[in-house]
Amino acid sequence: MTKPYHHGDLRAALLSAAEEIVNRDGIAGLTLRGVARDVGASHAAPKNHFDDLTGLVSELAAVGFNRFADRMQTAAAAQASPTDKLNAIGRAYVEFALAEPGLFQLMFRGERLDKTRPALREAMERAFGTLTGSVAATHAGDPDAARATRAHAARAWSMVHGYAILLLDDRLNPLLDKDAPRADAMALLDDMLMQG
Amino acid sequence: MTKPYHHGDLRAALLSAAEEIVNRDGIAGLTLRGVARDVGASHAAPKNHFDDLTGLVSELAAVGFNRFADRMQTAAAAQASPTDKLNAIGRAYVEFALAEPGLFQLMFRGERLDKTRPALREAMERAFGTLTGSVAATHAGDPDAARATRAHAARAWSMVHGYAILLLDDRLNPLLDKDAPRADAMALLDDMLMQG
DNA sequence: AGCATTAAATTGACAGCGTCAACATTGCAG
DNA sequence: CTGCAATGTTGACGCTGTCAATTTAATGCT
Repeated sequence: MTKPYHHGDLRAALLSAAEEIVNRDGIAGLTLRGVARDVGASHAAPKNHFDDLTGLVSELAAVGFNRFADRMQTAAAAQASPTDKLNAIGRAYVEFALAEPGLFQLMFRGERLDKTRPALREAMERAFGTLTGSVAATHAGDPDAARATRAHAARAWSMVHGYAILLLDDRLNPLLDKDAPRADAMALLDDMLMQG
Repeated sequence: MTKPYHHGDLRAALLSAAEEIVNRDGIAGLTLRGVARDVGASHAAPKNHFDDLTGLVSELAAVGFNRFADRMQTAAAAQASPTDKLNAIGRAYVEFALAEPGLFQLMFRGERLDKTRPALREAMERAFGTLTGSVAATHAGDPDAARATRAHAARAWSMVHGYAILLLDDRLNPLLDKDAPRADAMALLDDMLMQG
């Protein structure tokens, strides 16, 4: 793969640098100029590949959602029953958030996301479709399946998402082992999935 | 109520203006200079009352969490059984988020919050204590109450919080009535609470 | 091959932002 | 009445996103 331009595949380099920054310094530390600096380009270089900051953030979110969907699908594939698949997806959801906290928060920071971008829209549909599809599979042949599935999907999704968000923001510490909150978090998640 | 200084009760005016801005323009639209402008003060005036942007945001979040706790407690007081109280708290949680979206999101935007500020810490404890206390009340006399309560609290909290967040970010639209998503949202929440 | 066109990247500028230091004004305590 | 502390203002600094103008490289056409 030769360099298609005199600097290299700048677009990929920018996305990669942005991901590193956001997972290291958080969303507040992610700036167009900083990303450009990290790859050795001029401050306005990103403009050619992403129009503006919203563009960069949205494309990075698309990368994140695709990886997110991959993780959930892989986790589900390792299980046999629909219920086990769904629980595995829930665990993968939280594990992804803990593994890539900056990226995860960026993916759900609506204000800087342009959801009409095809790459982002498709990646989101893939990720959320994986989750809602798995919920629907647990209701096969259920009477009043439509209504029950809708509520079940909203419940499962809201639960794992809220848990991930609250966890990343250190809001659940009162409920967790003071000495090893992060390690305890997955044990608590298992208890939660067991109950409901 | 005379003006205690030559401009008035600037601290309260700034907080009030900040709340209006954040609910109108979202978090991105909330700036120190903009708030100062809205109350007719110089751009550095907020420095005297809140040290910096983190200070202003944290104090505003404290106001929000106190109001949040009030709403949940009022809702719970109108119900008789522990289970009804808990469900009422869940509804109040989501209703608050929908009624004051900017403020709600600001309250959970960890990066600009100084949780060591006494006002914020106390307000958060009050709000979350209301919720977890209500969960504990539904487990009175339960065998293995401690473990069950912990998981139940995390589950209830995560669910309503995730639902509120996903709702505010228009992420649940695929599950909601296309013509009136916000109106349908509370109906779906009731279905969710019924199931769980 | 040589030339024109397009894509990619740079430079310089602008306004808005948070923050700090220096200064001015007001209220209050002694 | 006088000095001090609290409260506000002004001006500056570096950072940011964004835009316009310009330069450089790659590609396509004849």
